[in-house]
Order: sequence, then C-alpha cells, then structure tokens
Amino acid sequence: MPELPEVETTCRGLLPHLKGKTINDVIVRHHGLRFAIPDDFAAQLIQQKIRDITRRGKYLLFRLEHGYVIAHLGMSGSLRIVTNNEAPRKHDHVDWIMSNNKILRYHDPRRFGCMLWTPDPQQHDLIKDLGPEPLSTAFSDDYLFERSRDKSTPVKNFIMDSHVVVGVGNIYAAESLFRAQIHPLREAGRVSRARYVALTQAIREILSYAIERGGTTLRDFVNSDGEPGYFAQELFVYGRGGERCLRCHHVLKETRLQQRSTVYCPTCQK
DNA sequence: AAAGATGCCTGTAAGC
DNA sequence: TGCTTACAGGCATCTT
Repeated sequence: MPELPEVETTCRGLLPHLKGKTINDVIVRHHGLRFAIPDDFAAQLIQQKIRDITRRGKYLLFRLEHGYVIAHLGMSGSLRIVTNNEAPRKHDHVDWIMSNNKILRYHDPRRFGCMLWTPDPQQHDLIKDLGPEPLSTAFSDDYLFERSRDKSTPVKNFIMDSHVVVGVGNIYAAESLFRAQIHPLREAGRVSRARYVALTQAIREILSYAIERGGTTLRDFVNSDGEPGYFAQELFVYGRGGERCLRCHHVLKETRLQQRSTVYCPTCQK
C-alpha cells in the first residue's frame, strides 16, 4: 500500500528518467481505474514534454507543457521505468512511451488508483481542499489542536482525514498515536494541546524516517518493482493485535474504526 | 454540517 | 486438494 513516503520515493525515482522528455505515445490497456481514463487521454499527453514531477499528499503531479496529469497509486499501484520493450504483465494498465525509449508503466491490480489530465491541479476537486503537507511548516505544533476543538470524531479518524492533513494512512496513524501515547478512540476535541504537539512531532518523525529509508531501499525505478517503504520489524502496533506491547508488554487490543483495523496498547495509550 | 456507511477491486490467507 | 469466504485498504461519494 503506497503511503506518502512511497509516493515521495516514486516521485524522486521517476524524475531523473522523465524530466524534459517527450511523451511519444500512450497505451491504455485498461481504462477502468477508480475514475475511468477518458478516450482522449492519450491525445492530451502525446507530444508534450514532462516539465516536472511533484507530489501533493499521495497524488503525483506531472507538469506538462499544457496542463498536468494527476496520478494516484491507490493501495496496490506502482509506477516504474521500463526499458528494452519488456512485455507488459497482468495489471500493467498504462504505458507512457517516452522520447528516450523508456516507458513509464502503471501497474495496479486493485485499480483503486487514478490517472487523469487537468489544466490546473490547484483548482481540481481532488486537490483543492487538501490539508497541509505534514512535513511543511503549515503543519505547525498548534495546527491539529486548533482544527480539532469542535470535533467529536475519534482522533484516529481526524488525523486520517486528508482535508485535515494529507498523507496519514492507516499504518502511520496507528504508529503515530502509539508513539504519542494517545488512545485512537479518544474524541479529537478532547485531546490536549500538549498531546497534539507530541502527535504532530510523531507524525513528522515517522514520515520523514520512512522517506529516508524508502529512498535508500528503492534506489532506482528502472526494472525494479516499487515495493513498500515501511518495515514490518519497525512497526509497534500495526498488524500486531493480540501480541504484546513492545513498551509495556501488555496485550495489544484491536478494534475497527471506519472499517479499518485499529491496534493500540490500552495501557500506554490514554 | 458532521460523521458514519458504502463501493470500488483482486491477491492472499484462512476455513471447510 | 480445491473450493469458498473474509480481509486488506485510499478515498470519493452517498446516507443518515
């Protein structure tokens, strides 16, 4: 499941292969992604240079000469650079054939991702109301506290809302709440300022560490599958329901929030 | 307006 | 062994 660190790593990995190159052709083998790829998608891209690739939340933004492509990897998507005309495999839904004979190949078994052209992503419905980047100064120590005062939703739901802050998926929500010792079911509006400062810190640290690690692990996007950049051996609670807390050795509890498995330590997290 | 529920998908694991 | 079923989850969108 690509979380923000994997998307950032993808962005950095693709850029040197694609920046300044022209899209010579686009092959859509399966248009049924989260949002159907329209028939004129290829025509909107062909003969355009890729000026830049950036990330907003978990969205990748390809800046072309005219407009942008917004891409999302959903939970099973990946983008990689293919050389030597390697034959497409199952679930390789889209290829961009580039002027340097490389191919940008989109692979997504569950097809929860998307790929679409837009004149201006800042005005696009998917992008325009997103919360701040967790690694930016806009995600200040006081931000979550101020935004949460009238919220009765569980704090885990609150921090996973991309309109509040982007890039905190299920894994990192669980891990950051554990690190900040906050119970995931606690009402967002009833978490103190000091504890939100700790939570903000935890989110920043965990995400930047994962990006750092993702960068060294994924190295290059040529002929390699972009495997997740988080590391099971470094998870304190996610996927460990029923096992013992690594901090206090009590048994970790598991419940469901927004149909998502939610693991926490009832002793450490209040 | 806010919060909870739903649906999109398929690979994997568990159960019979 | 082979079949069936449950589960995983980002996030837009629908319902309450």
